[in-house]
Amino acid sequence: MGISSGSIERLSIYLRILRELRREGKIDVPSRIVAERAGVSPATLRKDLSAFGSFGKNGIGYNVDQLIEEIESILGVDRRWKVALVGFGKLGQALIRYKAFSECGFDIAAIFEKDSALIGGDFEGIPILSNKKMPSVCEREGILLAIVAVPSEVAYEVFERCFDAGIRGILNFTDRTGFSPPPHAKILNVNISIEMESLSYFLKH
Amino acid sequence: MGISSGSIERLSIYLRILRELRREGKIDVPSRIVAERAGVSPATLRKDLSAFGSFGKNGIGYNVDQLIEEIESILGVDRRWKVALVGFGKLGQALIRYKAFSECGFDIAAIFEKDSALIGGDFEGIPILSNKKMPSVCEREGILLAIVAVPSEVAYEVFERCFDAGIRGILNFTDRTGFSPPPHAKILNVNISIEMESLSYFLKH
DNA sequence: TGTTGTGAAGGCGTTCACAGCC
DNA sequence: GGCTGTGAACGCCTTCACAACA
Repeated sequence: MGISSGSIERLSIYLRILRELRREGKIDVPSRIVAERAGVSPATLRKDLSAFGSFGKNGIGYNVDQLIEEIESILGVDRRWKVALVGFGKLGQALIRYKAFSECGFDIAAIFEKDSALIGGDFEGIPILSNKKMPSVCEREGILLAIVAVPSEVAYEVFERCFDAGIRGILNFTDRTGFSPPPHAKILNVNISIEMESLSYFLKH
Repeated sequence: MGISSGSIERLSIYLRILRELRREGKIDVPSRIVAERAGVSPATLRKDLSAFGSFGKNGIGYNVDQLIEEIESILGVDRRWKVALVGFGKLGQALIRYKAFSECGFDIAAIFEKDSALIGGDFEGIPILSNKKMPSVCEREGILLAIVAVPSEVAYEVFERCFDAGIRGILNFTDRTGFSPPPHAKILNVNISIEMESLSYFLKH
């Protein structure tokens, strides 16, 4: 069965809600409660989960602790991931200070930057390296994920460089969205300006 | 006819591509060229546009300059917007330095922050104000859009405060996604951690 | 009674394919 | 020949509704 990207994103949301419910001391919860906080229908939640197994109990609902573990396993966040940051401009520097990444299990293990004045230094213990070292460093460190926060003009060449270096997943902060990744790889776009323009459209109509 | 949010986001993408084509000196382009760079089918592009009018010429394609103006008008970016930044932490500080906003026509006109040590100061000429002043300042300045970059725990109360202050569009950087905005308002979520988890899922499967 | 898991139905967005036009 | 605009077909995802079960 095919699993939609929307379904996967919702699993992340359910996971956050379940952790919240755990902090509130809940043991078992029906789909209705979680779905309500997530802003989706109970049927959507149950369908999302049923693609991966039968985790609930009739008449009771889902065990909070167990479901957290199941979703963590599904999403692959029952481990830590090493991530490369490509581009150490304003946005890159902010992202590296952004605690939510490490809280979710993602550790920035290397920074790659074009500006030779920065190369060789480090930021809070994370080395700032030349782009040329990307293949060797990513292989040695087992880095499969990259955050790309470079100027838009060089986005495509940076994507290529990443995939050549063995990167298999890119979180793209540039506004270039048409790049086709290799078959085994994926690019997800986080485009702030485009979202702002959607809000502008909404206000106008 | 209903216009999907996906269609609106694509219009933003087409707009960027058309500006690029204009820099390259192109006068007229067929849908195929723009669609290719955007990573969508020509039919999708034509349908997206046809919801707003007939802008193309048979046998020729679209006039680049004219189509840029049309899309700018559709999206409401043929003017400048004043935006409030709510939350002046690491992420908020990065976003305010992020040039792409002002390049797209969005000016951060006020910063609202809870920490009383920061209130009363300014950042590059933008005043840092108490949350309590949000209603009066937003009304006086004509601010209808807000970027929310506060800790997740206070997200919902901040959303409420924004809508009470007359804000009608929120770009939400917290990971709380279930909030229901008032009927005339909208929240768009930009969730970095959730996207990272989607990449993690993709790599695991 | 309360809740899950799921086949069936429905709704929505994309793609196809072609008439119409230059 | 080339291209747009669009009704119709298709496919996907969500929602419904109910059998099964504690």
